[in-house]
Amino acid sequence: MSSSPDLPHPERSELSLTTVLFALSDPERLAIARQLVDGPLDMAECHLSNPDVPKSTKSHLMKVLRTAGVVRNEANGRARRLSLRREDLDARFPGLLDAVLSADDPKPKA
Amino acid sequence: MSSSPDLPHPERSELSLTTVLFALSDPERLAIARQLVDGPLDMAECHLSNPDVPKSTKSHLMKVLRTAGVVRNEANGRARRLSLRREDLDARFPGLLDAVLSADDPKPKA
DNA sequence: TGAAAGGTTCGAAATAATTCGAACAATGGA
DNA sequence: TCCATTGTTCGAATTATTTCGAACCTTTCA
Repeated sequence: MSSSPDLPHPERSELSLTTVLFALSDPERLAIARQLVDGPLDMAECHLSNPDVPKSTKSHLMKVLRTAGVVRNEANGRARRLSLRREDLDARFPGLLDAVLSADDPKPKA
Repeated sequence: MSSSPDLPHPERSELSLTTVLFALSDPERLAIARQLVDGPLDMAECHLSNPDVPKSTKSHLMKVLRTAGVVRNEANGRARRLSLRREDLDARFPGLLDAVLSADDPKPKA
């Protein structure tokens, strides 16, 4: 049987502030993080502002979030379950996630 | 006479979350912001981790912080006075600056 | 006035990040 | 078993960011 590949995730102690800030500094990635505040979603349920973006691009956005430690990406059948690493982020950078997620951003970067 | 150029600064209402996050996502720029928490400094008093970086590079780092609205850059004699735009940032993105500045970051991005 | 101090801007080169098609892999059903 | 679903990864092209020297601008002070 074997199973879907386990992707690498940084440990809590390895999280880097600047790397997390960078991951969240893209409007599309920030929007993804926001979609996960109410609980995990399968990748297909996470929407981008442009629905026509190829899956490889979407996968790359997820990778930036995952390697920064913002999001966890686990196999879930043939899908992928995305979840916010809220506990790790709160422990490592208290108040940061709340501030970022609760901020309103009428004029995004790009 | 005339006077030193007044550089453009975004208004409070124009501040963009992702742009601010991007500005702070670089270790050198984050370090500069941290040097300003206790009050304004002249540019020459803001130190980079590498003291040999050319002034044009340093000026560019400041520009990214300024155009993001993180820092104010005003003429001060022949020098430039840098200050954190704490009030604007706090008003626009409550808790964000505190979270970023108080976080410890043992493993910087680059 | 002349020149040094302290910075900004411009342009070009080097680096880094993003985008996306194609190839590949595992899962779940028919 | 076969094949559609749901992704990841690789490589190449595009685009964005960074770096830095050179030119330039004010201010200060001798």
